[in-house]
Amino acid sequence: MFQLDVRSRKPIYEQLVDKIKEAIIHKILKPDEQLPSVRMLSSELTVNPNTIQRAYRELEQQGYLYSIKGKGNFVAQIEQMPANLAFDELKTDLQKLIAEAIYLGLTKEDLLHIYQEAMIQTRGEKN
Amino acid sequence: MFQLDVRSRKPIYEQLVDKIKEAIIHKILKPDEQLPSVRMLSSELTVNPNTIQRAYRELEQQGYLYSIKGKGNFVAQIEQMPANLAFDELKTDLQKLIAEAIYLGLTKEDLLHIYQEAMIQTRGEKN
Amino acid sequence: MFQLDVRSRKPIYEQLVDKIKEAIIHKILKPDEQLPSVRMLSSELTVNPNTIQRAYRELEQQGYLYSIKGKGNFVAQIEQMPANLAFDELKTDLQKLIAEAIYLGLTKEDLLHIYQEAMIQTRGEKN
Amino acid sequence: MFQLDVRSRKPIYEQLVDKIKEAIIHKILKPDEQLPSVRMLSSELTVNPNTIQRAYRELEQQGYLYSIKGKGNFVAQIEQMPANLAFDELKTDLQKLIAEAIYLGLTKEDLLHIYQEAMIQTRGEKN
DNA sequence: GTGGTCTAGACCACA
DNA sequence: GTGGTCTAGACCACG
Repeated sequence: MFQLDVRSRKPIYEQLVDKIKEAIIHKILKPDEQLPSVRMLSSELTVNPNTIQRAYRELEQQGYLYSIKGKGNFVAQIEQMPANLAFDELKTDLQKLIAEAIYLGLTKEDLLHIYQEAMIQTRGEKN
Repeated sequence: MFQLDVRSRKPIYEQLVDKIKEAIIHKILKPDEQLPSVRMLSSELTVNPNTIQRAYRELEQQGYLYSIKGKGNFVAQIEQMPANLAFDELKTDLQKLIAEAIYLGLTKEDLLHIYQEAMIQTRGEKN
Repeated sequence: MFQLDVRSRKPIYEQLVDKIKEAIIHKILKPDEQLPSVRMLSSELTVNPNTIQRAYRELEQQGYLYSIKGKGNFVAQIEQMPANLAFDELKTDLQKLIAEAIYLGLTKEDLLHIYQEAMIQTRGEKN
Repeated sequence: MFQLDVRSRKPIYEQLVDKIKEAIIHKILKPDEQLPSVRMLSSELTVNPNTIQRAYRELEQQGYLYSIKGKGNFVAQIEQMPANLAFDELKTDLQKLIAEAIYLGLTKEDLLHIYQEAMIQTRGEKN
């Protein structure tokens, strides 16, 4: 379900956070959909349950998931997101990255192209 | 010369890499300009020489600096940069970041605004 | 009758305890008034009867309810409440919370304002 | 240094969070003061290092601490606190608690008395 | 069966 | 020496 690289310098739990976040953003995972249980995903990815838990906890704090003891973890609604603090931070990161890309030759057309691609991805599947 | 935040959770060597990269991108440091010696910068920032060394090494690997034994470290020409491996990677990162931002409500206008800002920064000082 | 949030990280039985306690404090439920039976409330809230049972048990222990076998659960008189053990504990909690709020910038005026609001709530409806 | 109750229903890491927060609020721990290292506190309290870590991480996220890899954990400045979201939540909690206390007989004088005590505590030692 | 906490102990990254 | 990550495996709380 999620491809991990155990050899990467990036922590496993962080890779998992990114992958799940991506799935939510791309609407592969829909609001209120249940995620695999900690134990299931743990054995599927051959990763310790604690590590999965940590990823889920992280995503909960960032507002992408909500967790119910005894029931499972679920995708949060966007509107419930604490947003805004994270959003401003994101914009700063974006500006730095774009400045660097411009230095390396990125044109306005390149950027608009990337934007279009991103738009398509976040539109999700029809259903 | 470079402002470091010892309280940040980002490692000092990484902060330094970012700051120098930024200075190069913003054309505060020009191609072939010499950087301060490890010792100098070390005492100026009151940071362990190893940490400075590591930052320079990192920047050299990324192609932003070149070093001449016995002379020092210098800003690389853009053309000398290890082609577009880094650039392609950057574009992938950019797309991920933009997708996330769109999910959190970023509009096309926001993006173009950020682009304009970045353009101004990378234009460098007149001289 | 009682609004529960299944998405909350607070256990359902605990939410129920809080809601009922609140209704008693705000005098929406009056002393000696009968509460809905476990079965009724269970089906109304679509919640496991065990969960309701547990909430009632908890409230009985805290002295907010009394239960008569074969008849049901009833709101206790304040005077019947297990004296001031709970009250002293509450005052300790209150002091901790207020100290934290002061640290974060709470003023005396803020506190008095909050007190006024709480007074209005506990006055109950006229009837 | 910090008194824990391993038999309590409240998780150890949470108890520790509360105790440390209290120490910071009461200015027993001053801004930029270093906290005991994870290992030290771990052996002192005979609690697993992971548990201590978790408490420190929690406090960092809440803005009470900052952590530097290779150096240690330190008390944050109040001004750097993300505040406000937490503060509003705190006020809601406070109102609920005060309403309950009023129901159990709390008077305005009681409250002002508690406020005075809290003020004294948060003033810290003179130095 | 689900998430949450905890221990014991290993290994890595940073300064 | 410091924090950070991870594993293996146990036990508890919730519904």
